Amino acid sequence: MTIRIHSTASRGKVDFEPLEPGRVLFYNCGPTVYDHFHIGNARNFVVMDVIRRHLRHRGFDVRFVQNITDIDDKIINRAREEGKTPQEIAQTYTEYYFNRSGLLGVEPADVHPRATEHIPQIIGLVERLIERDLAYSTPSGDVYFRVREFKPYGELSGRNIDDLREGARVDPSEEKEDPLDFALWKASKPGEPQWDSPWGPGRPGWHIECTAMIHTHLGETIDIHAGGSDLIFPHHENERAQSMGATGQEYVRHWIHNGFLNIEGEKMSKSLGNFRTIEDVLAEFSPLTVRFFLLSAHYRNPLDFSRENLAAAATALRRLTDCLTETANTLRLLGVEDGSPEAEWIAKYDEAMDDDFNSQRAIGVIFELVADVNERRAKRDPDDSDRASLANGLATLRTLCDLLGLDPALDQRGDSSGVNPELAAFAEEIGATPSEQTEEAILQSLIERRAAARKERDFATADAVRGRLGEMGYILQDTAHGTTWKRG
RNA sequence: GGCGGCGUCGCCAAGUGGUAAGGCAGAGGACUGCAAAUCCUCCAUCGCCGGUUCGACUCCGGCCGCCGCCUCCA
Repeated sequence: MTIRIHSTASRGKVDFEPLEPGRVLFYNCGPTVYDHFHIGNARNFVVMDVIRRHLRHRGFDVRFVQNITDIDDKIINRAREEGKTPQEIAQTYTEYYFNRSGLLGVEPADVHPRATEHIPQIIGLVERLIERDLAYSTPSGDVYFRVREFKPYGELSGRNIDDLREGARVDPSEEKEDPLDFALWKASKPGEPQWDSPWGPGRPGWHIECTAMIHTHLGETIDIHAGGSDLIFPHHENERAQSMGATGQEYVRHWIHNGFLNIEGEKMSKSLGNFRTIEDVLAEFSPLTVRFFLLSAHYRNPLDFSRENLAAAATALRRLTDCLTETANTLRLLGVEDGSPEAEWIAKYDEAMDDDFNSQRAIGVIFELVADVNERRAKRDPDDSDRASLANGLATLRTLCDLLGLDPALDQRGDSSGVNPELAAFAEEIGATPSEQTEEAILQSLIERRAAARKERDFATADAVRGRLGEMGYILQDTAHGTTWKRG
């Protein structure tokens, strides 16, 4: 029953034990809002959303925080390029983030703190580190963390200081005591955003904001800290050094990092220029398909993005959504009321997800259930027990999809607005008499009109109904219990 | 150079000391006025070479290939 979780620091699975039983303090490194996020970023958002959902499903009171980095070199540069202020850039892409992640079914976090709203806390943290001699300011107003003074440095990412020193790059303009030291506070250059500080006007370094926001919104020791694998070093290693240096306490009990989304076998990244924004991908594939695809590999493994892989995901997903809608249709035709989820299937799902959030295995369970439900539905002369079983199967399937956030409604936004005039016209033309002018009613009348035609062996009319509806994007299906429709 | 990961059916992808989930694609059959869906059946011995073991895809060693981090990056 315990959840096993792979911890980056120990490089193995351990039992998940939150600091306070029943409660989870969970932080995910969120977006830097300077551009459209790419499909690789989306993987992190979706995967962590699913982990959060599973922990909640397993009874934990989860407090989930995901920051918005709204001050940073990239934002400043972007603003300069576009002749806007950094605030405007941050505002634009923050809205973009919420909008697009919402399309993918990512629930908003409990708190989305912004770096710029935590300057006092950041300054306080830096002061604490200076008091402890773990940080120092320079004549030009920068403040650096003294890496060599923090003995556990490197434990998270599995490297040692001496190895690092050889590879460390030194920017001649920096006044570091040691090349490994990293910036906690940067003196601002003319024209850049700045805040007053004991060291002069400046802005926070990258790593410090996360630590300050975690301390503010979750506490000095948290249960889970997540991010992409590329954040392990130096970002998370540095965060750990800052926090433990300042508090003397453990910072994070379980570090988790998702693998990369690759494109043609190589990491997708802004710097390589081979990235696909979520915008590009959603132009070709539905939100649900994208979400399903992103969950189709274990979160720590690489996942290769390609049109073929997305297309295969779309086909697979269709099998699932067809089962959902067609089973619902069958139950409606049979007049069976809703069932309730089956514990044994939920348990199989839990077993998969409890094992380090293995969404691929969970999806495997879902497809086994799909086959099972299809088999139940294929039964020719269902008795009461068969009907109840089918209803329960559907309820179970819906529950499992919901746990992964695979909500068919993600693909139906806007579909309900208005009735296709062509559809109404066709109904009138062929003599169907809808009870009201809704899509549902018109289709129902057409199905009845067609049934009448079939009864008279007027297959020309019957096929015309199927044919025209097909052109309009509806598929009619004749089942043992009547005719149903679905979108093509 | 240092550190780490990966290599499973045509493709994607789980798993792991006792003879390999699931999806896509494919083959055959059933159902069917048409169509779609669905059902049934079939479809891998796990990069290579050694070793440990009653038994390895799973553990150990070597080799080959691919990828990541070490610099902003999910």
